[in-house]
Amino acid sequence: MATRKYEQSLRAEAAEQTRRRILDAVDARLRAAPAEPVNLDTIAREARVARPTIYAVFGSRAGLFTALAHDLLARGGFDRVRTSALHPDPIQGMRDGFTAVTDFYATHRDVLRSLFSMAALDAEAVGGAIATLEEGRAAGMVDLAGRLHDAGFLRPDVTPDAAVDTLWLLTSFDSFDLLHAGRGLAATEVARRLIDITEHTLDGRDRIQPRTGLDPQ
Amino acid sequence: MATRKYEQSLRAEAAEQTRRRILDAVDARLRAAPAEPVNLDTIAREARVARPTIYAVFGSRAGLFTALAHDLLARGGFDRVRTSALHPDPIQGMRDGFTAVTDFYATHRDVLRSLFSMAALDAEAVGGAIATLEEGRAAGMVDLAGRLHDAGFLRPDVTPDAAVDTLWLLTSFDSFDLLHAGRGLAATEVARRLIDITEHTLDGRDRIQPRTGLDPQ
DNA sequence: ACATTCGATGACGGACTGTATTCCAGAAGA
DNA sequence: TCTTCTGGAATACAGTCCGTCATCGAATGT
Repeated sequence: MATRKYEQSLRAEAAEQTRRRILDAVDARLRAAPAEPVNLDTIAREARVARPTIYAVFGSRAGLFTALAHDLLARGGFDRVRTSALHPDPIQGMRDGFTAVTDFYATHRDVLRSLFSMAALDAEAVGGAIATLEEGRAAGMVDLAGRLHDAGFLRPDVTPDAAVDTLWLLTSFDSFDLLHAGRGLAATEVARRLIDITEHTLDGRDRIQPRTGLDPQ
Repeated sequence: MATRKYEQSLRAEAAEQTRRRILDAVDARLRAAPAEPVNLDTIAREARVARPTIYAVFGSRAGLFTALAHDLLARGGFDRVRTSALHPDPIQGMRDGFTAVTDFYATHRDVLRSLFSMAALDAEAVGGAIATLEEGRAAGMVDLAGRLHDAGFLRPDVTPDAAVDTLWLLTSFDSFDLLHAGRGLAATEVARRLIDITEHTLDGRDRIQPRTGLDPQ
């Protein structure tokens, strides 16, 4: 059978648009009802698409959520987290990284809450997207801890490895969410607190009083 | 219609045993496969019971998990957490509370991981059991922060309210799990780290070097 | 023995997932 | 224009799991 050449054009663009509509529908649905189970029927209706189309585009339910996670990283402003954390001055990188990642978490809170919980409950449910994200974060914290160590930031009794543990805990989505959703703190306030805890725990440069005065009262 | 009196006897005891068998089956299942979805068919088979029996006993799927959560609190050693935290000396209470709650989390890690994730994903899924547990923890942290404040433990620039935020974060199951499952730390080590972070962040009693008193530099 | 109660179950309906098949409209090529 | 190709709709169906109902049978009381 003769195969014609088909250039990317209107059709491919239309396909891309339906793909977007579906992803946006999932996003909207999760934001509208973060604590309710999602079914593809609802998503399909909201995206003005037939349910089998979701399978045609994403392959499976898991594929849909995997794509959503990748979409978040690609278009949700995650690059800013990476560039912030890689600042030549590790202390600046630490602070900016905390602020950037907290912003990122806050912007996509509901979607991330669902994706993380789904991954915990069923490893297959979101493919490896969350695992990959977290591996990246782990590697980043190893790097950051090493640079903080080299810069003489760490207290002498804190090994780089122990610093990784602390950074790993405090840059997690769960830590953000415990303070944000759990305690009602605004995103910027959460970042401030997490930086504060990190510095009090790790900072060994001689100082008796904390670096920044959190307003007393 | 005349109502006869029915004494607790063989029947009630047998009923209690099936109830236990079902709860044990859920527990065993979650431990055996923490990252796989649970279906009641499997539970029923493992408990050597027909699936409708689960509904007869617990009313619903949500009721089953609610009962599991309550069972954990009633028989899983949670009372030790309460008594530890209520130690007259708030500093001792803080340390013992951390240790006790970490032990509790570690003992029931897989079950708690599932229950918390289920609750996040579907508020109805576990009834209010998790919410109740967390409200209790919140109240406990408010109490503890107040007592730490009164005992002069808190740094002057740390309000009791800010201390609650810190304690809330660091006594959470998620914080435990990030260090335990995420970083591979043993339960006792996790407790040590969390106490360490807490004290460095909140402790205002005059000291320049960390409490463990390793030689400075 | 006989009636009553209640734990337990088999059978059924319904919701949701995933897949296969068919069809159509419109874009891409000749 | 006319043919070919393709994205998506529509439909149908199997499989899985949830939840309910009518019913059975063993334990309990009289």
